[in-house]
Amino acid sequence: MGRPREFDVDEALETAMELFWRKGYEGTSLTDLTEGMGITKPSLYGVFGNKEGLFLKALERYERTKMNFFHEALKEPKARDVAERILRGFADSQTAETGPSGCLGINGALACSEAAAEIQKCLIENRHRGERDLGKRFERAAKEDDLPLGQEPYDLARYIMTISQGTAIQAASGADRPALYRVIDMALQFWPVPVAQNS
Amino acid sequence: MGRPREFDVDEALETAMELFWRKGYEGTSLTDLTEGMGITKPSLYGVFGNKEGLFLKALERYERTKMNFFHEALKEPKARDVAERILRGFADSQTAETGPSGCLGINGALACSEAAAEIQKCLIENRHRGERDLGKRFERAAKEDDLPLGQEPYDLARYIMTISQGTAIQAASGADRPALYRVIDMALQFWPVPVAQNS
DNA sequence: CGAATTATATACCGATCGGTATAAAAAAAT
DNA sequence: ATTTTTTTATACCGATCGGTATATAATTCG
Repeated sequence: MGRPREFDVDEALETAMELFWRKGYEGTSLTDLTEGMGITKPSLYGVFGNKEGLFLKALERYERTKMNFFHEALKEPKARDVAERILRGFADSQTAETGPSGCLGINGALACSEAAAEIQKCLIENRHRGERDLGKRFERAAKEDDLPLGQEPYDLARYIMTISQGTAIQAASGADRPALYRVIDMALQFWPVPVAQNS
Repeated sequence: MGRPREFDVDEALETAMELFWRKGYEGTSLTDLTEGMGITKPSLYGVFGNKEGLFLKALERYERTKMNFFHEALKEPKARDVAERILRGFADSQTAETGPSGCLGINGALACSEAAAEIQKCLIENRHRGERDLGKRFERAAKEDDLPLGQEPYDLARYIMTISQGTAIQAASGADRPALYRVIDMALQFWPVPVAQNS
């Protein structure tokens, strides 16, 4: 009951996500948000709590809609395909024509004031979680003799994430998708494509 | 003549550089700066012009004092040594115990408001310049048959810079130097260490 | 000793920051 | 039709933003 909401929450959140993605947490003002989302401040606070709450919900949406390739990639049977799908998935997202360049998880709050320290910490944990998940996947691969000789699973995970974070900076600096694909090709050169083998 | 300055300009600039490095351009307030540098606002404006001018001078100092390894590395006779010195030089700077983690050229203004757009643009150009200089060096290496077979000089340069930018994010996320060194080892695996050859 | 010059300290500027109080508007419940 | 509930619009809040006007303090020059 009561007066019905005049805007679509999901649509507004999508806009907020894109703004934070493009301008960062501190670089996006409430005026940017309310004007972009087409709602007033009381409406924003009524639905999303405050700026920090809105960012966290936007991040959640980002993970759900833009980073879904990541956990899908972990399901690939061969570790090399996991790595390659993750690298190309990041590059695709970072250079999509719709939406900002780079990565919300990095653009959001890399270096910031104390006021954004909590958001910064949250994004760091976010990155660590992804790296840990990939490390676990590579641990499984190690047991399956599915890693190149002498490679530590968690070092390999950090390596893959470092490349992905590097391409995020490259994308934010104007690099296009083919350029990032060539970087990825080079990054995977050391990892031999396994010969087709019948089970 | 006139009243003598009561602070050391170089020392103040060093402090400003570290503040911008740690908190970014927009995340660092004039209060942060004046308190850190131990001077008042009129003194800051008298010597450095304004916040933007101060940042640019801090960036200049950063390039001169922290990035000097880069152009030194370009002088290495073998391209692989150029690449390795650059990668380890970045990792060293990004994880130095004195000074903030990561890279001023990235932390300074990756994603920001319109107010910092000029600084952001300047940092992007900064990155492009480094990549271009490295690309030129690899072009020379190509002529000298000093690159691995089938590698394009400018793709190789982008690859090296992507790794370095990735380690900057890793350092800002808490990774230590040995961890980054292991990433670098992996990134250079594809590039065979040339057999010692007498000229 | 002034006079001129430069740097300092203090107080202040308009604009914008994130956030909210108040009240009108629009619906459901009685 | 009135009450209740929720959302909207407007106006406002103190704090902080980058930047500056004013005056005093400290030096050199004449």
